[in-house]
Amino acid sequence: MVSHTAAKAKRALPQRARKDEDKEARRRVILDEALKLYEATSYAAVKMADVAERAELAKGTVFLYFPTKEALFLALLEDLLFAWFAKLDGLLEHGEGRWTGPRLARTVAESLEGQESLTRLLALLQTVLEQNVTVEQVRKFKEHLLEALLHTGATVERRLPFLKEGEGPRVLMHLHALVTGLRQMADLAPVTREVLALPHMAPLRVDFTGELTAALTTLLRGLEAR
Amino acid sequence: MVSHTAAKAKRALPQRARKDEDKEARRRVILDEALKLYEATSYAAVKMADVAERAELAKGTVFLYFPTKEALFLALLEDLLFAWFAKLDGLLEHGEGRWTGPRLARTVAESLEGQESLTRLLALLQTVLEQNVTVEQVRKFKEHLLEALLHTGATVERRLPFLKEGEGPRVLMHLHALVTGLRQMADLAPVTREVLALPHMAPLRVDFTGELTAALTTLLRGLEAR
DNA sequence: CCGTCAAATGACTTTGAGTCACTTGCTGCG
DNA sequence: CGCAGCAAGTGACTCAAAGTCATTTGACGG
Repeated sequence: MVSHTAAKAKRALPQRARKDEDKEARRRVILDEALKLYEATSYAAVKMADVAERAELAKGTVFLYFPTKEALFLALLEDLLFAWFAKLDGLLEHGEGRWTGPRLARTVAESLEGQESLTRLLALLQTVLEQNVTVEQVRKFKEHLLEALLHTGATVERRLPFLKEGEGPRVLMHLHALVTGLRQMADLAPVTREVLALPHMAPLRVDFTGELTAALTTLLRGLEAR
Repeated sequence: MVSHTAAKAKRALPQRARKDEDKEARRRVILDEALKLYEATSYAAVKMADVAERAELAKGTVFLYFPTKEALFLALLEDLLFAWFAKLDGLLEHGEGRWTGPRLARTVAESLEGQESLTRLLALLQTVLEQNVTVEQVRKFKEHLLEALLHTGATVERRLPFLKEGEGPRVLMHLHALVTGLRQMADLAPVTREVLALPHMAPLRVDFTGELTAALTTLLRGLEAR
């Protein structure tokens, strides 16, 4: 009886979310729990039933909020990605002094520190997440992405005068490619981690932040040296 | 009765593969059929039961040759990847005249034309394929990869004198990252293709070969300009 | 305080990977 | 020549997890 009340208090939400505000809150709870599970394991290992349990909901309820597992994770990625864009944009806008390629590279790499979930999800985007999802959801996502890309791309262009008209977004796309690729190499399945721990495998071990900074710096130097 | 003989003739393999040679041939049949299905669809859409059917085998038999679906696709990737390494190496070894960054970039991009399956699989490697596979198989794969990376890396270094000691393999890793990332952006799920077909989505459309050539050229220019 | 109705539920369906007790084709030996 | 032995092959079965939906129930309006 006591625990019953306690559980209720813990979630601090009416059992039925009727107001849009409450629905939004419940949605957030689901996303948060999914994220926690994902951080601790992998996409494949996260079970919708577990997400439901952690969110103190029945499985069916989760499917009321997200029609498929892919849709849930795409929504999660959307949150993280646009939060990151905003953060990067802030760093670029408010950074004083002269901007150079290496500085930009460092800023980007730093802005991605502790964002492992974001970059891991990014690597899943086209191969997994966009597979079992409605056109509508993908459209919304891409629309949003386009906007962020153009906006932050313009900021990048303003900061690095050697960039030509329209190259900002292009740099961001190459950056996206590098991030996706490097994350895949740096973030390993347990089996792989074990294998790469062997001494002679050292050349295959990748330090995400380090390599990203290096590659992006080189890429920007290549654009400047043109 | 007739069809029975016909079926036998078609596969041109004894029903029981006892010799190692026959086992190898059967293994190849399975890999080939899996590849065909994958080319036409996606990893998730390829069913082991279908692979078996196409290979004129029972489902259980496929699992005799590959312990899991992931193992099958990892083996497939292994074949394609090392064939590509060999091809690239050949192009680099036998190419006459002076080598420059742009030339290398073009050579690489061309060597990847028509290799969509390879690059698509590459994008699945760490996120999917290395998830449900034995340490042993991963070790074999990585061992092989390391060897190819060092060998072809050395060839690259020889061709581009502005590269410093040991930078060849590093360039190849960044290349790998770009390939993985760009393929993900260029190779789209049907839903995504539909969305990006909208006129205003043009900036998000990616031409794989073009972008790869551009990014790699820039990256190499960045190394040369140092 | 009750009628209404959308939110929530969880038993059920479906799908597909992976298993294993049984069957059968091949080969070598008597 | 045929048949014993055995590894290759089989497919019905198990199991796990996504996704469905008929039924239940809590909150709000009257």
